[in-house]
Amino acid sequence: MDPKPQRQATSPYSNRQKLLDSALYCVTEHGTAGTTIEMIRKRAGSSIGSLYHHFGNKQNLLAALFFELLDAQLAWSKAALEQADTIEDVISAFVHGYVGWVSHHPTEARFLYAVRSEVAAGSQAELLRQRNKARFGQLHTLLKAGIEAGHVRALPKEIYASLLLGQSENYCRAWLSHRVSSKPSAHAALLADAAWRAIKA
Amino acid sequence: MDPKPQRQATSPYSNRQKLLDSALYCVTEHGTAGTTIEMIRKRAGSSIGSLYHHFGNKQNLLAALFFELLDAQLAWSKAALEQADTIEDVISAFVHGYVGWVSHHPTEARFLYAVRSEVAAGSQAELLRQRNKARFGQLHTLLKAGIEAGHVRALPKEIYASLLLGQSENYCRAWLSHRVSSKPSAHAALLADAAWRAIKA
Amino acid sequence: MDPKPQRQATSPYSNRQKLLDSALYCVTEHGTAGTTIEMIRKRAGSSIGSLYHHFGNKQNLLAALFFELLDAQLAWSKAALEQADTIEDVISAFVHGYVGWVSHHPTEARFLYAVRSEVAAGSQAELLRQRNKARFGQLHTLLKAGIEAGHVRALPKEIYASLLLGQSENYCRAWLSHRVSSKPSAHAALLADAAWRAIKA
Amino acid sequence: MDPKPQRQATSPYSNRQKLLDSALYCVTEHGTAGTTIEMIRKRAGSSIGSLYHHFGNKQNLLAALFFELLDAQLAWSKAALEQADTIEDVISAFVHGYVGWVSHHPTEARFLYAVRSEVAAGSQAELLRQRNKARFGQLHTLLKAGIEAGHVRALPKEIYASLLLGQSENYCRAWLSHRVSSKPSAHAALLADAAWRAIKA
DNA sequence: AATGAATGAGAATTCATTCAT
DNA sequence: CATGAATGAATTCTCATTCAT
Repeated sequence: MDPKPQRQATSPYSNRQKLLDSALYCVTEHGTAGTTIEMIRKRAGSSIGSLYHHFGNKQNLLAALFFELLDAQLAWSKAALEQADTIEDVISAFVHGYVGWVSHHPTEARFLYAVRSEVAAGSQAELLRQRNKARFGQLHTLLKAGIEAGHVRALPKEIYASLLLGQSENYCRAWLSHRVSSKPSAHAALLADAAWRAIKA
Repeated sequence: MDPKPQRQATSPYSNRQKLLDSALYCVTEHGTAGTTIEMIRKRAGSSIGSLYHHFGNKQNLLAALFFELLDAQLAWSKAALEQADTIEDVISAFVHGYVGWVSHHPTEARFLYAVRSEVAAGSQAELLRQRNKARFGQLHTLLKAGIEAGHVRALPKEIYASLLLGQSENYCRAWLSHRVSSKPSAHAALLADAAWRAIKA
Repeated sequence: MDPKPQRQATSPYSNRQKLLDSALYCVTEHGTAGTTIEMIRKRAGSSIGSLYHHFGNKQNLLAALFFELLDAQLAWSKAALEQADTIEDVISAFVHGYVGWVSHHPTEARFLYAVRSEVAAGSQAELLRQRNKARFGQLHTLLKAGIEAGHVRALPKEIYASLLLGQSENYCRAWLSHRVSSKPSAHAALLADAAWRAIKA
Repeated sequence: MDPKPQRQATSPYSNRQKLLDSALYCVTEHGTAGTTIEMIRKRAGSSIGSLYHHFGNKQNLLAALFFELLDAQLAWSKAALEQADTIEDVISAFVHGYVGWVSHHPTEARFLYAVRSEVAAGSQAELLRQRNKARFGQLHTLLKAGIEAGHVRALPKEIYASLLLGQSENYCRAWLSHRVSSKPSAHAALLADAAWRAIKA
């Protein structure tokens, strides 16, 4: 795959990437507040100077990683979403995508849950809002159509997200905290069904 | 109940209580990590020494407040739960209790969400586990009976909590983060209904 | 000995004495700097207020104990010293008294070594100087006579104390620090002999 | 020896070394407990951060200085010890080395006496034990030979160190505490003689 | 005499960030 | 791009001491 394998031998990936990887593990293990620049640097085998060269400050580093993972999470269910025809299928794809990604990337998911509130309160808040709009915008359009077609219950707009993903998010958090033992993906169909039951007419 | 009411009269509001109240507001405004001992002390009009005299350290103070609020939250729905006859009623009381308390005590709820993970990871983890068991133990017994009676779907045990409270929790968090504007209690009936739909046979 | 034994039953010894005993153990275990008022109070089963009522402050408490133990140490060898006739006997009694007391009261000895320098630098310095003078005054008189009689070498006055007790002190400290295992009293005769050899004509 | 002498020229006196020097004076003037990080930093003209960058914590700083001075003390008498032929000469070199170093480096000696017990009780205790073994190991071999040759009295092994250096240490401590006025080196010959008398056959 | 809540100066330590090399 | 020494504000926590009851 790599046309220059000899380069891999010396540095399989860049200093920048090593720092991101290190931050991922440090934050998931010790939380945002418990993670220090020194910890990230050490685990990455890099230097403080290098970290600041690439990211400017701690918040930027975490935000960069946050959005990188958010993109990865979205990409995961993209194919399934594009193939979905009916609203029921779309919702199912949404739920399967959500719990599937968390199940396959627990560390990354832990990071997203841990960092979200800080990104939402920080300088990148607007960027996050845009991503969320892009993510759920399409769904809202479909829901609207579904309501008009009589397939979906007409409910207060702001409640749909909770009815569709609340159960899944709750279960994912419980799994990541070791309060339950089965992977979220083991209950994907059940959770997708619950989402549909909650809003179907 | 109190054999020495005259003592209450002298200091209806102890230094200790002032510190707890102050911590509640500081944490909900600035988060756990953003709250400093100095902030808590200042707002309480107390001294650093007094804070340490009563609580030993910051974590203990937050944990003491956490469990105090947890008790208040439980007490809120106690009456309604005791009057509930059928499973459907119990679940409804549960959901109404949950969203009602959050709606009436947003500051306290914000505190509980903010501190929970730290308490769960700290030295008081076991105590929290016991409280949770006590809280959901009764419900699990009722669910079992409901399943046997054919009123409730037989599902993996670990998924019920998410199906019943996940939507409510998600909405409450969204409200506390100002992502939605209607109080959770405004949708209490809807959320209670959603909980029941999710598990009814 | 006690004409009122019934009083012993209620309080075998006074609060004041409990505090002194507690301080003795705390200091020998944790050092002067490592011992806190709270530790002393707790071990004594007493209160902070009581401690300050009896001793005024921490330094006074330690000084009071220091001088109490110093007196006990002196009393230990008093009888032997009074019976000694020749200088050799006096020196022997001195050394035997020193190592004997340390061997039988290691905790107390540890306390004296630990606290001496602070008392010597504190407000009670003069008092300590007087005690030392009283302790060694008699010996110096005898040495003078011994030199004139030709039994003792004429050496610089300031070196005698080191030649007589240096070896014993060194061994006692080594024993209290667990660097050697035999009690100082096991080598009392040897150390007394060494003291005499060091100064005899 | 140093391949980069030009670097030494730029800072003949590193920040690290300044901190060590400052600590030496602070501790000898105010004792271990009385010396604060702020005092050390101020006198060194350095910053708190720099101190922690180099030493991690206060104890490490003091331990680093302690072992540096211990090495200097050993180096002092090395030449004399290597030239000594007979046991008597070796003991004389030992005592002269000991009192000579203390006399010429009273500040450093005061530091060693002040810090020793803390190092012995701290995390570096094992390192100290090794140094002591290295220091006295050679002497013990020589004493054994002396005993077999009939030049030295056969005594309990653990008592020799006290008999040889106890008097000198006692006098050195007395001098450093201003209880006597003549430098230890003024009595070096006398103390060396006393050491030999104490153990010669 | 005894109690323990309250005080606050001061101590050690942390940690993001800067900057010269 | 990389390095790591240097910085210092901020934070948590300690502890002797006071004082009202």
